[in-house]
Amino acid sequence: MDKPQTLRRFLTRLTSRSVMSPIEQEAILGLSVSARKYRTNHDIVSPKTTVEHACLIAEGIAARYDQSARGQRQITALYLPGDMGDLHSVVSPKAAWGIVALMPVEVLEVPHRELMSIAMRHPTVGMAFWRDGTADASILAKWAANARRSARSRLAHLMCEIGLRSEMAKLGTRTAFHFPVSQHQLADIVGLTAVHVNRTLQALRSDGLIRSHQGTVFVDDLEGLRKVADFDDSYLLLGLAKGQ
Amino acid sequence: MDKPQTLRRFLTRLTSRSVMSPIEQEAILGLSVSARKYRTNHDIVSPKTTVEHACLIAEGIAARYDQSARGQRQITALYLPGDMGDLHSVVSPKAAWGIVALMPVEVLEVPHRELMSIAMRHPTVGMAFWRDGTADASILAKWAANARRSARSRLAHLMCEIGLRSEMAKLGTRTAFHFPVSQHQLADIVGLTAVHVNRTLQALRSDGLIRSHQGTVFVDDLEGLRKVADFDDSYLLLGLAKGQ
DNA sequence: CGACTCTTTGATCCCGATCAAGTTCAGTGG
DNA sequence: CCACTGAACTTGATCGGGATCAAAGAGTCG
Repeated sequence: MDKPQTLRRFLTRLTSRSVMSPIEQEAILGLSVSARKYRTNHDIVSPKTTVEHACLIAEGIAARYDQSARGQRQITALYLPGDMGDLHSVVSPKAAWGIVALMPVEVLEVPHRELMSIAMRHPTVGMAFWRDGTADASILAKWAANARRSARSRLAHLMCEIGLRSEMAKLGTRTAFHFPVSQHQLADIVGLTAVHVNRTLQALRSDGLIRSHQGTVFVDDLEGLRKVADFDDSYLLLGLAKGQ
Repeated sequence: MDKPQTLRRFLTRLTSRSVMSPIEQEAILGLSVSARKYRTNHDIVSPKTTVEHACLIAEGIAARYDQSARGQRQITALYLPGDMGDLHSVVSPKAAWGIVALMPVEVLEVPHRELMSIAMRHPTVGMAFWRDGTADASILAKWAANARRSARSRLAHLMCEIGLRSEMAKLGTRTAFHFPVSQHQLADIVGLTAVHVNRTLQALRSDGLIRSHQGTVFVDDLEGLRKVADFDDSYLLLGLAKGQ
């Protein structure tokens, strides 16, 4: 993945929710970044460390996770290519959580110094960063609210979300997207056991809702899946820039 | 509650995590606000509406909630006096969630226009607003991660959190704080049934961990409670301003 | 006093956890 | 080319925490 393309992808994410002038857009595209690769299951950011750069995902999928004392791992956010998952680390660099590569991942490290400087020189961009963070927080709120749902509904909801986010990021469509995570990783995302994830996926499959093949998920019955998930996409804050 | 005191409380919250110059602090204290009261269980912000002001809690406790199609209500955030729970609404005014008064609540409405204007004139304040939002997001991440925990641990964790937040906001101490919510409301917070909350609280009580009387919670064995909760306060981002 | 809402208790049920193998398949090395 | 390895997926049996249903106290406010 070349750096300009990834930066453009990040810019697209920002401008999908915020209006930015050409000069401001140039500032984003002019960020100096350094690429770095991580192997599957390796920490991109270790828990309780202080970082001096934010991580822009160039390729692969990364996850923010919270580790409990008993070794239980719960994933609290997923980062797709074009996401700068820890953009908020610019203002609070001491992370309470970790970020891990769910597969081979390439990230572009962007120095906090530069992001901070842009935000100070262009308050509008600072607001865009802030707004970007609210979108992540909104997803998180939905995940927290999913505590009450059944396993079936939770998995369906996740698939709806990743489909839409993939489509938004031009990585696939809402009915066919690349999501090559193991069932064990899925379990850490939705807060279930790998065994139960397996059985639940089988049920969804035999109901003709979703299918997967070599890491690509196919949604065969989107309406049905949305119904099971009780899915309402407004929490993703799509097209905020137009909305208001 | 008089307005200046509430604004000062909000300022204290901001400066506990961000360094702000006297001029910037004056800007916050000079915000024009209008007070408004809400009755128990009444919406302060209804789901899916667009708001033009943020809500600073002057008195009482409010909650952000997510309503599923089946009427299930899940609370995703608690706002204590001095919190401006929906500060983020400045940058994304269309809320996907609602905010409800868990008891008689008094809020000060602060126009987005003014907050936006301050953030543009003083980028440092804009950053402080953004940083404030990350603290809320961090709490949310912890709540999301609590999905896996037992009822016992979840309730213990909540009590540890509210105690610390109350102490931080000078509303009480970590071992004696006002938290007059019904068991049904507690159930909506931790994602359990009111019946099970009742039984679990009884267990915590008979283990000598916590007690409550007329809306005030007393923690009799803080260490014990923290152990049950597997509590680590770093996620609350206390004292960020000193930390870095 | 009657109509609330809130707390408490009891009985039963079920979803998802847990424990334990077995199966498939992509690598890897002899 | 085949045996070996290890991760991921699958299946079965059993267990238990919390949900659900139902109803009885206990405050509290007109």
